[in-house]
Amino acid sequence: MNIGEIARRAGVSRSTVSYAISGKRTVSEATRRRIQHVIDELDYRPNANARALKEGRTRTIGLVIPPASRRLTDMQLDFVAAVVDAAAHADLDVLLSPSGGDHDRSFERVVTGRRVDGVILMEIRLEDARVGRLQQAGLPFVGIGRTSHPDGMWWVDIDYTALIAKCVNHLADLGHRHVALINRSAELVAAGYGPAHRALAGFKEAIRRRGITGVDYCCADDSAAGEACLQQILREHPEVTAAATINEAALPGIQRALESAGLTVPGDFSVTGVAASHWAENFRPQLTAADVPALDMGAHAVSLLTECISDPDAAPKHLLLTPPISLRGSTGPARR
Amino acid sequence: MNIGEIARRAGVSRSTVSYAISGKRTVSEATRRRIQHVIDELDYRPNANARALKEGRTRTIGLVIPPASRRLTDMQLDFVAAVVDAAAHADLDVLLSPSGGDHDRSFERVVTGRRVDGVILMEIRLEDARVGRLQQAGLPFVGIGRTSHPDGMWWVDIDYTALIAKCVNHLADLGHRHVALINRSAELVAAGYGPAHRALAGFKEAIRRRGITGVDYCCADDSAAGEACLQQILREHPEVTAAATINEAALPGIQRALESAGLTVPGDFSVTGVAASHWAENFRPQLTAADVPALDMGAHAVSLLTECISDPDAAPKHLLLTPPISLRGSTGPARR
DNA sequence: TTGTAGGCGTTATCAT
DNA sequence: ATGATAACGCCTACAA
Repeated sequence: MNIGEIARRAGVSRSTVSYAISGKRTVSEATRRRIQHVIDELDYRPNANARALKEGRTRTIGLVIPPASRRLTDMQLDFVAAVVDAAAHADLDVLLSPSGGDHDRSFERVVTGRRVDGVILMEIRLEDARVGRLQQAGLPFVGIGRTSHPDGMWWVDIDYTALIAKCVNHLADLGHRHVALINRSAELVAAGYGPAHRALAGFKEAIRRRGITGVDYCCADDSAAGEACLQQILREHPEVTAAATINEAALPGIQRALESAGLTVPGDFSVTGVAASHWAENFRPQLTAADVPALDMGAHAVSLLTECISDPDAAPKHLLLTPPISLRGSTGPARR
Repeated sequence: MNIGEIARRAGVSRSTVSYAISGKRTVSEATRRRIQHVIDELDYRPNANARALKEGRTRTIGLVIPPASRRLTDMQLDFVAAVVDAAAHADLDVLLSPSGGDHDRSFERVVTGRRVDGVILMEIRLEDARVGRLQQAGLPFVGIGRTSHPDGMWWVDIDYTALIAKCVNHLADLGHRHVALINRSAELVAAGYGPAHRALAGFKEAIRRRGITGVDYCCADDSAAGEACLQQILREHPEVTAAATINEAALPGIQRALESAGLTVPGDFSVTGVAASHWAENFRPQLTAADVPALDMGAHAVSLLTECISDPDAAPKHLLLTPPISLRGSTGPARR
């Protein structure tokens, strides 16, 4: 079922059908209706590939996600959902590419196959070969996250440094003198994962500023690790009275460890951090935390990408978000 | 950068370049090397769209997911991840379409735009217009889930009827005489969501068989609803000593309600059901449950789809899984 | 062993 | 207001 068949049945030329569909030139009402009738009857839709070939653009964006083998965190999933929804809203299709390492067939296909007009890249490392690859290929892209030298690229990101510093300040204001940072996994830190490094930097700086002591721990992205991690903190640093975390998947485990240690929140121990609101609200009491506006960020990423596609030579734009910390019930004055 | 440019620079014809790449006819070692050299130098890759247009197939599959506005459950996310990974493994790209209702632009684009060779459809209702739409379009597709008349389609599904019956039997064997089913949301039931209806059917049938009493409740897909739901059960049916659920997102709330009611698991109250192992293992004590093999199912769906694409006229194949119930710690003898 | 040419389905530039 | 025709980039029968 192609445009020629429609043209034949409607007794017109292919170009007339094309124009009748696109409306890019006037078609007499009579023939327009005749054509539309045939189209409806045969349920014809233009072949998107042929159109893309001719027009030089695909109306499709690529979304590079971490491979599923590593279970995605809720926040990552929120990003994916947000991007997909925002793209659908803009009548863009989304081609998914699960790609972890530096070299990956799926990623290469997306980058070099001219199947997408642009790419949204998630889980960017401080040094990320994929960024270079995309730049070299001249493919417009927007990062959800940024490298250590982010000036030359488009991105949206969360200011983990500032947010964790805010958390520490909040705890210090409440009289806590010994606080812990529960970071993401050691593997991610070793891989140069930006949020982990930036959160740590913000933590250390705030600790120094406030003249309090801090310990930081890596923790895998699951509740069992969270439980073990908090137990370890309580064991190795019994003086610690509060923790800040960017590891939302560890929260249920943190909660369990506190319960089984007989510590109440926030009476005996305060917890705060950066998390999707969904996780924060599932903590008991609900978590005082900076709510990551994942939906907004995904939408922003799509909108930046369309902008960057339509004008690839424009100066890169950035969006560094510092969402407010929602005061809920998990932080309180330090126990004496 | 197209094949003609490569040909020009290598001093050969375009067809020779094409054959050098595909290997579908012999090319002298000398020219092959010369061509490869130019390709490497310019980092040329064939335009996937042009290739798809010529070959009549896209090496891409569509994955129709629920819209993100409704937050995806963990199980759904596992399916998505599994499908994407399995597809990447088979060198297939995945085009995502978030589509809820019967009519949706994104879905229509996927179905009629000839951008995909086949489709994997998630969250199928007992009566699902999208199934008819795909059949009418003649596009190969595989359901993760099935309609009420599933013979004419390819699908993989979980036998919720059998699994919930098994759960009830297990509880009855332990001496429970009054059990509850915590189902998915009333909206999903009203929409004819298969698992909810089939689980309810299995529940009622098993109740009848064992001569015990059962109550069933709908519950939204979040922990707050789970908490409220279990509280309601305890209030309205204090005789109930056990619950089975297919609503994994409700589990944390169920746990909280039991704790605040002062009930221990499994001493005072048993809990079982169907859940992703990840949720089951996060329950305390860990949940005796049928673990949904989402990864396997996703992989199976992709493999069925490739089969169905390569032979669209083959008789539809099905896969109805009844994963074993993993005995963990959340079920025990009924309290007296 | 290599080159020529036609066509996949569309859109856009001419021309009528 | 409409038609013929030439691309878009690739693959592949046919010819040499």
